[in-house]
Amino acid sequence: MNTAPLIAEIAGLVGEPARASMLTALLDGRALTAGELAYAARVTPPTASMHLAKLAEARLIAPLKTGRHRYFRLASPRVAQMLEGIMAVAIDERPRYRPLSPLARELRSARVCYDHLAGRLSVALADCLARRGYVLLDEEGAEVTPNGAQFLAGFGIDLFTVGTRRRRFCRSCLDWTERRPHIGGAVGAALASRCFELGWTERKRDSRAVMVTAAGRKGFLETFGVALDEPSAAGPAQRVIGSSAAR
Amino acid sequence: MNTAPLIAEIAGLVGEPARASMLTALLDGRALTAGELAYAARVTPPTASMHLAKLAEARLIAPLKTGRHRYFRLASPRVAQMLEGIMAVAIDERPRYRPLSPLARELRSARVCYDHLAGRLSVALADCLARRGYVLLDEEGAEVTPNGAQFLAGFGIDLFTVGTRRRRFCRSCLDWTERRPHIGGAVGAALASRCFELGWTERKRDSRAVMVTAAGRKGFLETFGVALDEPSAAGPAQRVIGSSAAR
DNA sequence: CGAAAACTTCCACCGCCGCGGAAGCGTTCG
DNA sequence: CGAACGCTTCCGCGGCGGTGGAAGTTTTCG
Repeated sequence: MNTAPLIAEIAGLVGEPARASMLTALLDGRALTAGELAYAARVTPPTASMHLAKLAEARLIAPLKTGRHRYFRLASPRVAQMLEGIMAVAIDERPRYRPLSPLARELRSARVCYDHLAGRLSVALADCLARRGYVLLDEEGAEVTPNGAQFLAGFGIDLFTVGTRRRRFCRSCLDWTERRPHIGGAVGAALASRCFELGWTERKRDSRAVMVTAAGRKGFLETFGVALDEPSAAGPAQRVIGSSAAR
Repeated sequence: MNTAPLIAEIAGLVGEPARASMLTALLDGRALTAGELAYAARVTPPTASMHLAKLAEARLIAPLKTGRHRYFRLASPRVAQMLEGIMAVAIDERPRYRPLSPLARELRSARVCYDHLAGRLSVALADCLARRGYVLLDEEGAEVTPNGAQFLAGFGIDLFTVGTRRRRFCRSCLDWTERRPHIGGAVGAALASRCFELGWTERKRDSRAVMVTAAGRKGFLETFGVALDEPSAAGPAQRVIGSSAAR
């Protein structure tokens, strides 16, 4: 009945730097060992163990014991969405980030957000789909149009197998670097999955960053009209996204 | 670049029982005075003042000074959505509430959630709209169909004035008592607003609870086919929602 | 103009919790 | 079978921060 203690309990768990670091590290959807999470949070194994026990107790993360390792992953997409929601508030009305570290550039360019793509790449894809009338998108929600369903089918995504009960739904997810909505939910997850399947994108080790392969650069341009500048030399492209577009 | 500290800062602010109580008290969208919030959080004015200063500093709440009172309201709908998201995680995989206090019954029956309706009433409305094909609804999102837009226009809601840029979007909001999605976002806000305008619902003083008037009981039945049992005697209705439907 | 009300600032108290070292337990190797 | 590894439990330390009392500031009312 009284909801405040429930909210305080969850938020209190997240509101601790070490635990927040662990949850953030798990935001890419992968399962990490207790040791890796301890390293990510910059604490010793005993401290990490205590934090992990608390997070697991509250069902924010799910343990997965394998041999002498203990893996942890986010308990559910809902937890990832909650973290997104907190992040959306955190970046609201806040001065823009001034420095751009090399690692931050990578993350800003393309990364994974639990199960879907985020960063410039994802926003560009969302823009393309919206421009062509394949999805309707704003900060409140997103919807795949009939034309969009056909287009996605051609790309290898069957919307009827994505959502078990309903079709056509995707979730609008506020990108915390671009501050603009992109496509999440089941459709976003399927889109990301298909990109990895096609070899267009590859996960970077121990990071949420995503690298676009040469095939991906070609594919994103031909299929979505999205041009990404290469790290070395940026060719003359129609719509260049990347570090050179930063202001 | 490193997002964990940002998340931890916001979550840490929310993760304090007194502050969580204040934010929860503001979840009905109204502005409350510092004294009222102190009472809601069960702390003395000095303590409340400190908490409010921190929440305002982080832009979670917005101060509104009027005479010798200082009013506070949630800074933005985004904050309300964040709290919803935390609540959705908090009630996830948790044993059902066993006791049902009289006040909890009222809240469960009908209440406001920032700017839209929540509780049994809202879920029943959402069910009606979904059953008639006026909206498509699941946990990821919601969409108003053309038929739905026409129906809502007849009810006095012009979707083109609701959303400034886009139309047809509403947000799916997980109800924390019913554990089912209902209609939020701009459409949900307009729906709630129209119910109050018609005199179908009335806010209870100093509570998020909403009372359905006699006119409302008639209107909800005729327009939406939703029958609400009266507090005193429940008549034979087609679809009874309320305490008697609890199991 | 003086008193009351609403809120804030200052201050000292203290309890909670994050922390790491040491030791214990289970697993996986050579 | 013993040693190394990964993780947990136990323990005492230390500090951050929530707390209310007292006093100060601003506004309203008689």
